[in-house]
Amino acid sequence: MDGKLVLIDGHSILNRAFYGVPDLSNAQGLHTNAVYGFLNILFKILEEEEPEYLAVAFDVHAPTFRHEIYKEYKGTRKPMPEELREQVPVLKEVLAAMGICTVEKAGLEADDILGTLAKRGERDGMEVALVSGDRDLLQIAGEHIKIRIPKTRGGKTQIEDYYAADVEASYHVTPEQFVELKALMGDTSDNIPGVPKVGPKTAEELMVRYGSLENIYAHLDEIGKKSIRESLAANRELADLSKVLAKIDTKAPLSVTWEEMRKGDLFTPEAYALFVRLEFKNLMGRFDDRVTSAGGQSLEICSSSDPEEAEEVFREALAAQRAAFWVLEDGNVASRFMGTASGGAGERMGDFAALALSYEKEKAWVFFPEGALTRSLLAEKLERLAAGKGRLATFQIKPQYAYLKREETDGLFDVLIAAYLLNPLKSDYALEDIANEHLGKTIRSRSQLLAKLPLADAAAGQREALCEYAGYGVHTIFMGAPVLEEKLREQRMEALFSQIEMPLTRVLYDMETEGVKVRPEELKAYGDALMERIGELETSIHEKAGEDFNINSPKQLGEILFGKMKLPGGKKTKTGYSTAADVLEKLAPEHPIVSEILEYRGLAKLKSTYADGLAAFIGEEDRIHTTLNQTITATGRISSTEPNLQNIPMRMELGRLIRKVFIPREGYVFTDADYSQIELRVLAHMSGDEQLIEAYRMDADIHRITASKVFHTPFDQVTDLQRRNAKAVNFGIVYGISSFGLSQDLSISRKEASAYIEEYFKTYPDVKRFLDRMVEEAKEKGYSVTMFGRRRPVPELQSGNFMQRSFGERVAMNAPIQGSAADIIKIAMIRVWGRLKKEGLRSRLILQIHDELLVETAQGEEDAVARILEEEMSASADLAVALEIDLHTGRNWYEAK
DNA sequence: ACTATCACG
DNA sequence: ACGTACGTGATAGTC
Repeated sequence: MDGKLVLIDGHSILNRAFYGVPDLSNAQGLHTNAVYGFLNILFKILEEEEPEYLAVAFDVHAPTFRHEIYKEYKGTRKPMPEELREQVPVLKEVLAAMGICTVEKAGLEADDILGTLAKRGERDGMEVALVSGDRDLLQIAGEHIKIRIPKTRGGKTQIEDYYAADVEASYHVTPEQFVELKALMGDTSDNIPGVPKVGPKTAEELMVRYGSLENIYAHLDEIGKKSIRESLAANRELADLSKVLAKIDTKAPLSVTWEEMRKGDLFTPEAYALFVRLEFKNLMGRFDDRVTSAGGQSLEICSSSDPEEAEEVFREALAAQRAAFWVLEDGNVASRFMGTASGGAGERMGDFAALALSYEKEKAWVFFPEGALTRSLLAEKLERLAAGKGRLATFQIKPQYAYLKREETDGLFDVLIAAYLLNPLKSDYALEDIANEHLGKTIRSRSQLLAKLPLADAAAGQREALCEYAGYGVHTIFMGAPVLEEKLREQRMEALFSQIEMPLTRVLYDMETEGVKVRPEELKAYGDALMERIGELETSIHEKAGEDFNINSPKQLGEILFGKMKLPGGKKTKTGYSTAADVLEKLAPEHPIVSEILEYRGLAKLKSTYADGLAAFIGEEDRIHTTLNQTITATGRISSTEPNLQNIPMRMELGRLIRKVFIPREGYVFTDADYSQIELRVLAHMSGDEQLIEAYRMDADIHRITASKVFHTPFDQVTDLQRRNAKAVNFGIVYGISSFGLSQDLSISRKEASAYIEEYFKTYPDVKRFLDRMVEEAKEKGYSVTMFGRRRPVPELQSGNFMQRSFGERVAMNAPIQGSAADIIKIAMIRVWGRLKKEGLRSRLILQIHDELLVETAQGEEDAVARILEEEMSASADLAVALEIDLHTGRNWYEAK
């Protein structure tokens, strides 16, 4: 028999993959990094070898023969981390789904199985490749047996290959001698004791000179080094035992046949379903369409561009109890207001590629706007449908408000929002993930069906694929909505969903559409001024360094400062020297070049991110339209992108000046209102700490009061330093306090930091109890909960890793606080937005910055807007302490803040 | 695609 | 003994 055989050491490769691939987990919180890494190695090997036969060997996790006889040396192997242990059955499941033969047998180690099969294969005339992370296997290497040892370096997997000759070249012993080499030197990871005092070097020397254990002992008196000679003499038994331990059994009794190991098609439907569940998106491309197509299910997808048919279908949808729609469109808010597209200012419809509709289980409609069926005709029908009484589900409703013309969200159900609330930790919520996770169904993803093709191009050239994407998508929405709704109910998040998140989608749509006006010339002037100073600094820095280099490159900068100029400050990051601001600030007083670098950094940041960065987003009427994301953060906050308008400089004056370019439109002013320490107030409320509540009732500087209590100093004698420290502790509490973190922040010792924290907890004992309870409950339930029922899973609390678990504890303390504050301001936004509408004002909410709302206020409406902000923001939650608002008006954002 | 850095709350 | 503050997004450089 000839052919090729690939044998894989299951645990060993899984182990390698676990430590080589960064932590991954799927939506259910199952860790998947090791399985993923294993598959990558497997596929790489299979591509190279193209074997006819394939098997994976596993140890059975029971005391095995060879270890049984030398128990004393057990225990040097670390226990398998839980995150890895749970992946072993998953790997076996994956291998079974791919039809790959796995071999394991009680009483045998994987080594013995591999050794036996390799030798059998060679005897039967096969070329054998044996893959393991373990060098033990080198004793099996032969003329036709290649041992392959994968090494992961910086994400890349490289494989070292050893035939018998390569073993000899590397170790100067034959594979057979390798056993005795190992017996001499020992191997802690494999519980082989070896001969004391004999390490790899000595062992190799001895084996090269004498050829065998037997011969070494025959010539013991020739050995020069006294300590080695004596150790050998005294440990003959140990050496022999080590040999038994190291020797791999190549004649183990195994009944598995070559036929069972024959490799078939790995990419089976079962494997596909499993990969979907494990979220191995990068591996999905390996499957044929035949496997991945949702075929076999009974969904009928009808596409049409016929107005009469559309009319009929929409009429039926309107009459149905519930329906799902999905407008397929690329692009973001900004794209509606950018470029040279015709059409005036204000709202404008995008160029959607298709409109999908579903109102019954087994059918989906996909309408393409073309010919007589124009976009506006379709949009009109959708608007009519949305105005109806039926319940309507969709995916990502926010951009689709452009077609709905409706402000009430009762009866509307966005499956994207629902999926986010059910698990806010995911990085994306594509419909295929929702289908998989909530319906247990597999549908093909956009990238599988359309690659990177824009929807408009797909509508022109890939009609069939687009139909499947849209049809199964809308079907998933239709089928998924009730499932998600039920899950929200089970988890008591229905009110959070329908009273906060759904209404907020509409508010955010308006805010994005409104945008915020800037002064392009001012922005340009600001950038030019920066550029001038940046040029000066650059020249001076290069001069002082004695050479030109890229100051923006941390690598080059580190070389110059710490390599060439020998400034103190060793390595800090994995890639080299740290040049972060806190490191440089310590050096700045002594070294003028460092302060110049710090100034350069600051200015370069302002120039690239703000001056130039913002300019790129200016659209019609000099307005910038950010995207406000509702399904990104783990805690329930909103985030802002393209551009991010939630991180416009504030703390430093020079940066803060940028806010002068943000202005209200003609005839308007800005009103800016922010909550005063909302998170600390939430803490006071949630903890019920009487001292903290009382502190807030005093209506005085909270940090000063805290300093007074913590440092036992009369209120009016509190020093600035004491206040600063108290403030830092207050922040630390909200972040999930740790003495290390606080010490870093205040540049004090850990001990001092601990003392502060202890004093703080003595002052506010119920805060301590509250934080402990939050950790306790999160551990018990697996998630944290906010005042309004929002959940954040905290899987890190289950970790065996100290660092990860500590992180989990901090998260469990922070999430309820940050999350409740996020809930509260969301409520405020909905109420402010609603009041502005209801009172028929022209003023508009345009930005939210976590604890702050910015309203573009029509002149003459200043008082009304101020009243609305005050009332609604204060009343958005009923806390044990007042929710206080700071409110300012101004002709630009700088003045209003 | 990843890392380092830095802007905000 | 372990090695960190919580939550984000953009940019530039590097691989």
